[in-house]
Amino acid sequence: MKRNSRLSAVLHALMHMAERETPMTSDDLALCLDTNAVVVRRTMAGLRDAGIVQSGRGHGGGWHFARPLAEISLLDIYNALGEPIVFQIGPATEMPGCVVEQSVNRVIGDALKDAEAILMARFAGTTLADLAADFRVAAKLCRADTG
Amino acid sequence: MKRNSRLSAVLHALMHMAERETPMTSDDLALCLDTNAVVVRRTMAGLRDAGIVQSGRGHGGGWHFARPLAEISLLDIYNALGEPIVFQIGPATEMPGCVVEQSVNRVIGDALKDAEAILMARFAGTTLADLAADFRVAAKLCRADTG
DNA sequence: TTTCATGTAACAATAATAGTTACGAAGCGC
DNA sequence: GCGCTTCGTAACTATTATTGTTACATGAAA
Repeated sequence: MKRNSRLSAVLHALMHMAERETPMTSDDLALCLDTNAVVVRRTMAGLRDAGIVQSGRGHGGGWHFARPLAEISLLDIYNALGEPIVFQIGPATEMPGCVVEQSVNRVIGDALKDAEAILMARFAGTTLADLAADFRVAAKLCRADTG
Repeated sequence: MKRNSRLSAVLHALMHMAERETPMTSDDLALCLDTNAVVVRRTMAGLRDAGIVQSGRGHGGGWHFARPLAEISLLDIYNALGEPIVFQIGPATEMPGCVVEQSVNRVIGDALKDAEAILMARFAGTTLADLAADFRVAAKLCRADTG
């Protein structure tokens, strides 16, 4: 199966938006993400519905943030994307009749649930402002490296 | 995409084996797992190569453990299965040229890596004996419930 | 009113998992 | 040795989720 890259992709898009003053069109972002404008709109639609970004049509239109970067957590983004399945590994049957399988599912399920909770806490504690800061440090180091 | 259920499936199979004295054939296990004998062999092959189980052909053949349940961790099983991808979510590009994307990948990748480490530690600390004990407690409760 | 841009449905392409068929090789019992 | 059982494996199909593409409608600015 292909892995779900929507979270990474949308964060990539948002970081490009964060580096600009004016709205970016879906075509602009598609170019950055090396994908299609329709894919961009499809993904960003969730964020728009969640009130994280806003879109405008026509001349001068495009995507912009609806609130400050520091007030948008990665968890907000994740939720806005429809809380995609985190784990690729999982049970064979959701509600097994076999008692042995129920037991296995419980043990594995608990372990996955705990790991997911930790991941979500990490997402909740990271804002887009943090991401942008991380990027600016890296960019500075990069410039120092090459210059 | 379908989720990877090999870990759950193989644990289910092993727990059935743990409840028996004699080897179980791939057909037996396929019946338990509601799947195909070939799928069972394909999955168990990794465990055999890792020295966790042994297989015998012909009359009286089938699958049996190569060492005590208490000496087999879930991590051993996971590794024997070829360390399948844990997360369904992941980066769009493994080695992006875009510095913004690199930054995003680093932040998300670190979060996933930490969550994965915790999951692996949990797997390492759980043996098949633990799983079997958990099952026996559940089975006892179940009997008390119905009887 | 023309152009730009989003909104969305429908369809195609891609990729991973799981299931199936077919055949070969090895082991046990008679 | 013969036949039955059972694993070993390759090749193919089926299913499903993600992603990409095409097409067309809608709305806003110049």
